[in-house]
Amino acid sequence: MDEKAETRDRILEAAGRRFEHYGYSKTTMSEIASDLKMSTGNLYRFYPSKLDIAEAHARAHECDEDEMMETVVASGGSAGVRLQEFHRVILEHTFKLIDESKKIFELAQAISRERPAYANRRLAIERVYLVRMLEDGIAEGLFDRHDNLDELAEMIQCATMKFRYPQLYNCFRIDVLRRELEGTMDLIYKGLLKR
Amino acid sequence: MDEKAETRDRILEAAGRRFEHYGYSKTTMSEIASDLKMSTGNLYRFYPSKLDIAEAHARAHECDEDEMMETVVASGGSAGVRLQEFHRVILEHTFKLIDESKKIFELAQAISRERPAYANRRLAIERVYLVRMLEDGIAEGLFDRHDNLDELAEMIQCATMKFRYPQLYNCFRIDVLRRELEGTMDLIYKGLLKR
DNA sequence: AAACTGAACATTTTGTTGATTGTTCATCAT
DNA sequence: ATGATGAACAATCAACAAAATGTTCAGTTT
Repeated sequence: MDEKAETRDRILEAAGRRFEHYGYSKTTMSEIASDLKMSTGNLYRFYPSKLDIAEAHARAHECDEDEMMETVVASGGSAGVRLQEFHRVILEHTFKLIDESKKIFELAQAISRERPAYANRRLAIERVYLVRMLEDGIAEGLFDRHDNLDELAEMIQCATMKFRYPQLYNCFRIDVLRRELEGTMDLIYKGLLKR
Repeated sequence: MDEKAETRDRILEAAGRRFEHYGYSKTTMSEIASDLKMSTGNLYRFYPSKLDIAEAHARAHECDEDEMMETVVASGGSAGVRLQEFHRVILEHTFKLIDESKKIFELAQAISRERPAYANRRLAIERVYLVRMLEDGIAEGLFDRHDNLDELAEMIQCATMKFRYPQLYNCFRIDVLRRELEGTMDLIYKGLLKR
């Protein structure tokens, strides 16, 4: 049964190459199949749909983002500084993605449109990092105590939505977004402080 | 020259009826014209384009919203309470608009897409109210001083974007939004407090 | 001269057709 | 029996033509 897992990987690789080169909509199942010298029908023995391949592709790249977030969270310094840095890094990352590769952006759009549950799961994972920083901040006596940290993290996500999906507001000027994020994070930061 | 202003009003009325009944895209210039027993060409002596009629229509309804905001801002109570109420009222208002009339929603979408300057002006007006409440809060010794209140108001708007354009996140569940807004406003409120 | 018209023009939308593509399944090969 | 195929099917897309619509303007009316 390891055979099967290997084929799944090969499909993922071939599809990934196509996705990144030509975008989601411009890569066809038959192209992926012929790259691997197999039939289109056979693909469906490994993935239930094209969208599932895309989701698997995104999952495969999650670790990069996770690592990025982990780096900031685990870095030294006060929880307050890390919290700001965390959001700054995410903004720069997503903006860079959009800017340098319309193809990956299209992929991301397709997934979050057709698979909202996936996007929600990603937010939930991000919240784990947020909660860790909040805990640290409370431990160091910087932030106020709070009985539900995941909920608090959720509210921080609400307040920073604008910077998470810059596309939605068709504001593609990173310098404007940077300034706005800084101001918004200042506000949130003060709201978290112990008094 | 009062003749002209009167015709402009009649056009606005006729267009308004159509917009609200059939939506922006489904009302044609020739329909508006024939409602008023005039030619299409004549409309252009009063408004440079269809979109300008729509904008004028929106402007005519601005006073309702302004009044709504004014009511909250001028109501008694602490600036903090009014600030929360202010956002709650806006959320309920926009959500109601979307919910009860797809037609008006389409109009709003068309304007903010084709006339981003108009949407920005609206935000600027809203900020005037925000600044007033911030000033009040500072005066009563509740909020911390701040050297640029308009900028601060801008940041509050950034943090509450999600509740201003609920459509963008295709979250149409008002109860979820209510809860999220409450939490977000709590956070912002604490961030404004004097320490 | 000023107000207005409606045909003309250019752009957008709509409808239609054929090709493409995601998906399934009867069939074949191992 | 299991793995794989590729023709068949349905849904979607692309391209083109036709219709509708926003806008302009020469010409008519007042």
